[in-house]
Amino acid sequence: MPVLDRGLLADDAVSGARLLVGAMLVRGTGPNARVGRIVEVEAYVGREDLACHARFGQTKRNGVMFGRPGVAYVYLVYGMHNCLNVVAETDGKAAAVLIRAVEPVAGVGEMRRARTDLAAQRARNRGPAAVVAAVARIAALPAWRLASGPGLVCDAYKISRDDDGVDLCDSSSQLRLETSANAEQLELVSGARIGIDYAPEPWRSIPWRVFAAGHRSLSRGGAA
DNA sequence: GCAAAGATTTGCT
DNA sequence: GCAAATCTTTGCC
Repeated sequence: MPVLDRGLLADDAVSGARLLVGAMLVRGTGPNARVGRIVEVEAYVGREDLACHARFGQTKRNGVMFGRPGVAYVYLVYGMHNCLNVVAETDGKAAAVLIRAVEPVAGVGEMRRARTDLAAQRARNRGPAAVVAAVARIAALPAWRLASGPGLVCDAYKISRDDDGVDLCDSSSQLRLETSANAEQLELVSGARIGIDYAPEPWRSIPWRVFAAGHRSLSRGGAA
């Protein structure tokens, strides 16, 4: 499938968010390519949005968010998990769409391997038994739960700060967005964003989270 | 310079 | 259901 049209992300981030649900997140090419359908996202819109990383202006971390749309903004949260965003709106405006959940479509083995590697690495401090338990836990997961959370998407696709600034609308990028033939089959619903209790109203409750109604691959807490 | 908190996930009580 | 893990960025002295 062709890469997503950058122009679809250039206007406002909430519209961009609605267009991203149903689109495909792809890493690599050929038989080992990882492909998944995006089923849950959140829009973060500019300096005025007091839940957005841009609320303190441009910094070293969020720099790409101020640049051209269609570029990846990847940051580390809680010291351990990466989160992938798609930059939206035009140059100079700081907006992005957080990819919260993906339904794996192809490359499931690669995703599970990546999840297993990272889970084993994290459990290493707690001893060999913990590593075995962590590996077994990932092995028991159904494919549709392999990327059902913002940190898990990055784990499954091995996305890290190294991917910050990658152009997701370039067909030559290893990590990119592609269109989907039947995206319109999803029933879109919106709700308040998750994990932003630090933000004051109205930002805390504004329904800028967009997701596929009733989808089994939604993030934890993402069903409502 | 230092203290605090975070767009999360996991494991244990 | 709650707290730990873990480290970068931000905010204040």
